Amino acid sequence: MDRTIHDVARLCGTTSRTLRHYDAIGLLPPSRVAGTGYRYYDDDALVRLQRILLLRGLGLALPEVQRVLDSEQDPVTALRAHLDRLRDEQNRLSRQVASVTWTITALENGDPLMAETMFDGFDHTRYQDEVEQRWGAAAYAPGDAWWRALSAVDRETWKRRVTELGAAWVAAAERGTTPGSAEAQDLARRHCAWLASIPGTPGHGTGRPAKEYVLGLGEMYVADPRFAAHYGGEQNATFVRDALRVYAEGNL
Amino acid sequence: MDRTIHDVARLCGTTSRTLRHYDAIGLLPPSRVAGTGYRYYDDDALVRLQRILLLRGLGLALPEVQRVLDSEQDPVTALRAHLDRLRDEQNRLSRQVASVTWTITALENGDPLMAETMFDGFDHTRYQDEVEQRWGAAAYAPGDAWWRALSAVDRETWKRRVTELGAAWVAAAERGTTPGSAEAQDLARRHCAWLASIPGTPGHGTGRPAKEYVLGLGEMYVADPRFAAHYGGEQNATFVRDALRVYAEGNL
DNA sequence: CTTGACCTTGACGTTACGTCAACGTCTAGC
DNA sequence: GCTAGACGTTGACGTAACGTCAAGGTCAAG
Repeated sequence: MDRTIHDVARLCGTTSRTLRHYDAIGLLPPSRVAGTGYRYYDDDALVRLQRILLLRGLGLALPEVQRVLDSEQDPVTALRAHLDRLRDEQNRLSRQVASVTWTITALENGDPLMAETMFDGFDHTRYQDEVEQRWGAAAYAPGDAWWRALSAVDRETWKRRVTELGAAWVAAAERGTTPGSAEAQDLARRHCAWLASIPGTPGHGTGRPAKEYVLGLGEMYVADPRFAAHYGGEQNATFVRDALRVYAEGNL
Repeated sequence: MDRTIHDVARLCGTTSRTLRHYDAIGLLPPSRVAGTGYRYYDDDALVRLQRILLLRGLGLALPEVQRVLDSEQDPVTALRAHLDRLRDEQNRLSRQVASVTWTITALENGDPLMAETMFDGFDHTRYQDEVEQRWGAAAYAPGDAWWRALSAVDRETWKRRVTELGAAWVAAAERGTTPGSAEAQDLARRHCAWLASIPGTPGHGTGRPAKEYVLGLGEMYVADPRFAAHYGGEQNATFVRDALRVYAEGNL
């Protein structure tokens, strides 16, 4: 009647280590334990093991298997929840496959591995997380896939726009323009329009960036030396921030 | 120039713990370590971190990221291999989704959770692993999905065929038939035809089961009390085994 | 009684960090 | 100079589900 641990393992296509594990976590105690410590399993235990292995084969975690077999949870409910997780995982995988595929073709076209020079050191997507954490913009899930998806020409166009905008800001600041001036406000308008065109920006799609996000970015332009450097120093960055603030308060 | 660990973490959207981990495994040593043990990172380290995070985001394991960044492996090659793994995982997930979906509908139709009574306790699919291990049949990947996919009518038909075949074996054995007799050999032929019809059987699809597999099964009918019981004891099982052996040697 | 097969518990390794714990360091304000 | 509080350090455990030794006890056959 009673089988040894290895016999049971072979019969069910698993290992004795697994059975000991299931005993250790209380999932499948042996039907009998001899004085020597030897584990013995009867037919009921075999049936339970079959069920465990089937559910595990469907991808359920062991604690969940246990809840189902001990009738603490409806099998159908558990499986439905599991199905949702599986679909999430499928989506995640699909996105990852797309990203990897895209990166491979990009590399084969001679693109550098990274877009670390994208935006000429002015990569907002790399700082959105920080803006969000420090100034509480709405949550979003950015990424640089959209940038890598652009054609070389589009990228050049984009970079040129960024460079021009930055140069205009610097020029206005050096000239002593005030943040509230018409010129500064026009730059702020262009800046916001540009921000809104970046996928991942809070407000992207509505035509204008979220107010809190713009205010947060402005603060960071000043606070972060990398951004400040882009505008030729903290002085200029402060000017940009103030101009953006005025614009945001009045228009966003 | 040099940033503290937490600043770098915030800038790149990760955590200081992660940076310490990358230091510990030699993936990203700080550019400078003060006498106090404090870690400081320069711009080069930031760039490397960006690359690490991008590759990690694509799903590469850290040792692989390290090999790529240290130019020990071509990025495209690594990504292609990774893509293969991702596709395998996608396939696995698809199959699992199908299995879970099927199980859910089966449960809703009132089927018992398990098919542990399938084949009336004569489930070859449950023992194929053992046959393979002990007698070296070809590798295969069985499963009981095909059985669960059968309609109720099909299952009854199937069970009846199995029962009839078993009864015929028992009858022949009890009558004292010899393994090499025409009657026994005809039963062996039917038995092999039946085996070949089971998806997962080595040789399934060729119309006849693999010779080694049949020989192995015959041994198991005798060796395993569960199978032997199906034939009414070890005596009868031995008869079945011998008849199968004769048939297999002459026809497979 | 021996030999070999099989059993036991214990413990470490796997992946990429999260999360304390205990304790040293830096900086700003008084 | 002192102190509070923020930030840094190393060390260690936990995660999921076992695989894989290691050291040593048990069982069945010859």
